Amino acid sequence: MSDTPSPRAARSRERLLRAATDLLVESGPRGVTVDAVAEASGVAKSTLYRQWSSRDDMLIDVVRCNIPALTQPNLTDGFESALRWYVNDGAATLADPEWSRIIPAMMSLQVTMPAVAACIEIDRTSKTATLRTIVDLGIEEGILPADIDVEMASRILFGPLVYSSLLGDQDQLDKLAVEVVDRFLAPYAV
Amino acid sequence: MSDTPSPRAARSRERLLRAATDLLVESGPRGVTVDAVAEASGVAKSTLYRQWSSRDDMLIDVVRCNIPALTQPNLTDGFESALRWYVNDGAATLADPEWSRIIPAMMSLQVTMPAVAACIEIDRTSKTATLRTIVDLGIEEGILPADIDVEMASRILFGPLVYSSLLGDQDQLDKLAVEVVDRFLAPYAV
DNA sequence: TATCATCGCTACGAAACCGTTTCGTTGCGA
DNA sequence: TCGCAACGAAACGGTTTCGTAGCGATGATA
Repeated sequence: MSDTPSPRAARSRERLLRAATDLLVESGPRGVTVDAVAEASGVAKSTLYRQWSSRDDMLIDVVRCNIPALTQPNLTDGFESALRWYVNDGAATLADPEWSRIIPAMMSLQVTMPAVAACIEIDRTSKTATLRTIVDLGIEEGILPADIDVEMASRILFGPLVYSSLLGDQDQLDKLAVEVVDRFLAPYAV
Repeated sequence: MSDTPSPRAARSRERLLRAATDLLVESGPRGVTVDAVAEASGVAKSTLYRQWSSRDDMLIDVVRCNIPALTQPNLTDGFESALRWYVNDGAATLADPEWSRIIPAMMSLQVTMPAVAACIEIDRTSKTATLRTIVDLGIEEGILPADIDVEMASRILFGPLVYSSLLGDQDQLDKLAVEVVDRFLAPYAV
């Protein structure tokens, strides 16, 4: 059932993924050619085709492996603490220059490659579910109204961060994160 | 000094730009090949090369010609009216399925093609200046504090809209626009 | 209607790219 | 230490792409 991932194969795979990611960041999807990845990684094309059946398969894997996983928020310190923690974590992720340079490529690939869109969809579903647990805590604490729209909250909280990152301003994301949460919570303050 | 744009040349140019835009929307930057544009437009490759010196030149022009111009807001009806009008206009633009599918391609091209980045930069500077005039009116009316950060306001107002558009939810952008402005104005309400 | 710049069509060469295969080598686990 | 699995290097054929060139047709303009 579980195929043993030979240590050698795993190492080659890592190198290929690393090189492909770099090429994607530097040159966009167009730069991620089989030959370029092979040369940049120091791994032969034949080995690349032992890992993936096609260039597109590889590209999908590159995207999949580069979607960052946010850490699960600690709910024991209460709603506001958890929310601030989660949004700050998102801002920190977006502030990573490498990740922020991959986003545009992913957004572009999403349109033409359904598999990439699926990866992003899965990730977003998971992140929305996490936000859902935080919001539920807020409702439980009587801070948020019970009928609050989690999707809209997600847009209002993370939209400015993603937008700012896309525009190339990663420097003040942490400040923006604080501002965004402040404004989000303001209407519900006692 | 101004070279007369022959009617035939202008017509060919329009057809080429139209076809290239369609290809960009449907297949991403990778689909915008010289041959594909020529075939889809019914215009010969040689004519394409009479318009632009290279495929990249053409692609840059496609981007440039597809950046939408927001209508100038009417300032005579007061700050809040102008702001709502401007944000709603932005939401309407983002809701256009064609435009929303071009955005990812532009974000991607921006990384690898400095000329595309320059186009986007110019557009954003102009739009920020417009928002600046609206914000100034708000300050004049005593609604906004004088030290408000226009860049941050722009992120808070348009971030959720762009983010939502990128995620493929164009249906409720108008509703989101209202929510965003409501929340933006709430802290300054009397 | 005559003229001529412009056009569409077609073909072409060079280069890049993709996917596959072969063959000899290397390194890991039994 | 032995054997198998993974590896690198290289070559191959077919396709795509870019950019150029020649040539006959066409349409704007006088």
